[in-house]
Amino acid sequence: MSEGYLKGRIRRDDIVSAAAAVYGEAGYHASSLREIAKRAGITHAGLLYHFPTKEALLAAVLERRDAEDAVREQLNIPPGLDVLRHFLALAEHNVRHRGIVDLYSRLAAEAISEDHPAHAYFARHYREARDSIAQSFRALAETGELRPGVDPDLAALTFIALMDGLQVQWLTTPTQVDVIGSLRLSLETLLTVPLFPE
Amino acid sequence: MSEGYLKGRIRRDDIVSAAAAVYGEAGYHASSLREIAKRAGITHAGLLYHFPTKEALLAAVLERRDAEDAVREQLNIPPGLDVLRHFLALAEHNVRHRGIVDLYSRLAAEAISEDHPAHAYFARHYREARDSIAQSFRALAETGELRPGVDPDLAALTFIALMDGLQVQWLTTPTQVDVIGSLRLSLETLLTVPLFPE
DNA sequence: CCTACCGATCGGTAGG
DNA sequence: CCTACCGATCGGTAGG
Repeated sequence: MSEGYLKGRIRRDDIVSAAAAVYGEAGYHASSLREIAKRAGITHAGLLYHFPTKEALLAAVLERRDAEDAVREQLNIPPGLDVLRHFLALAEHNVRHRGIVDLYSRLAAEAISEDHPAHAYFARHYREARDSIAQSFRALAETGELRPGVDPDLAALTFIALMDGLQVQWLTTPTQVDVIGSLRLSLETLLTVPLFPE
Repeated sequence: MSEGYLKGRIRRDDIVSAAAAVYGEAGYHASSLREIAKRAGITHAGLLYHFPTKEALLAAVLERRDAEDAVREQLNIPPGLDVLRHFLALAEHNVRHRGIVDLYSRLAAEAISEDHPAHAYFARHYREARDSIAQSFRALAETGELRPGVDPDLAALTFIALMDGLQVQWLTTPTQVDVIGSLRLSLETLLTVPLFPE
């Protein structure tokens, strides 16, 4: 691998980081290649040398997010309480890294449109998140740790939707929203056992 | 009141309706005055005769939404189960009127920014919604209809955030999201009494 | 309310 | 990677 290739990869990483930051602040559509390029220290035409279109850059941002998530899920936690605790820890991490939440919340709302370049990404993301959580609720149902009569799929949808809704409200009025408290309340009312036994 | 004034009010209403529709499809920033004007049957310069800036038009859209909400809340339901049932009915209404949900979800995400013209509107909207629901949960706590140990304020935050999160996920993948089922599940796990006794 | 226009900004391309 | 440019589109204004 030549130095040129390495430099190119580093530069591409810088651009993707700058893009993620700008998307988080302004959303995808309102972001300009010129602003992203400026933060990466090049011209917007230079940026287009690395990423041929605005959409290709968005794809790269989402791909990196997926790669990071994959690393985190490499842990391969077995379905059950630990998965729920893991998502709670993720929420705690997010509250300390506003940029990630910003990017995600804005893109998710833009991607409602079927013709948005990130629409398929979010449709898949939601389905995978619901499936993952539902699997854990099903495991908990078998051991009697899920409240009787609660549908695991509906519980999974509820948990994911709650996380998303809390994020937007927290970003808008940070001091008035207790993200972790709400998630713990929701999980504890769905379960028959405490999340964190003393 | 002269015919000219009446015609002006009707025209303004048409423009606000067109704006609400376009905001719902594209968000506020991505919407153009030319597209809104075209749907209202005038030129974009003609639109600016009625609303001096793009922001003034957004303000008019939000004001009309508030006015409609005020009419609905004129009912003045006393805090308690009926308020929760009322919000559930509102959610059922929304699922049948996608445009309203679209407008709300997109604007809410854009308005995360403190400098967005609708930021203050949403900050107030969230606070009022939380206060209204919290009041009902407090009333239910006094009569033992709220699950013991559940904080009414946290329950209110949870319910509002869940509604918002469900809407975005439903708009993105409509066939896979049971909005009403999730809300009923959430309320029923928070309460000690059934929402709809048989 | 319209025609006609302005300056600014956008994504993308040519050519090096 | 840059300079220089293109056509398109934007919100807003002048003048009627």
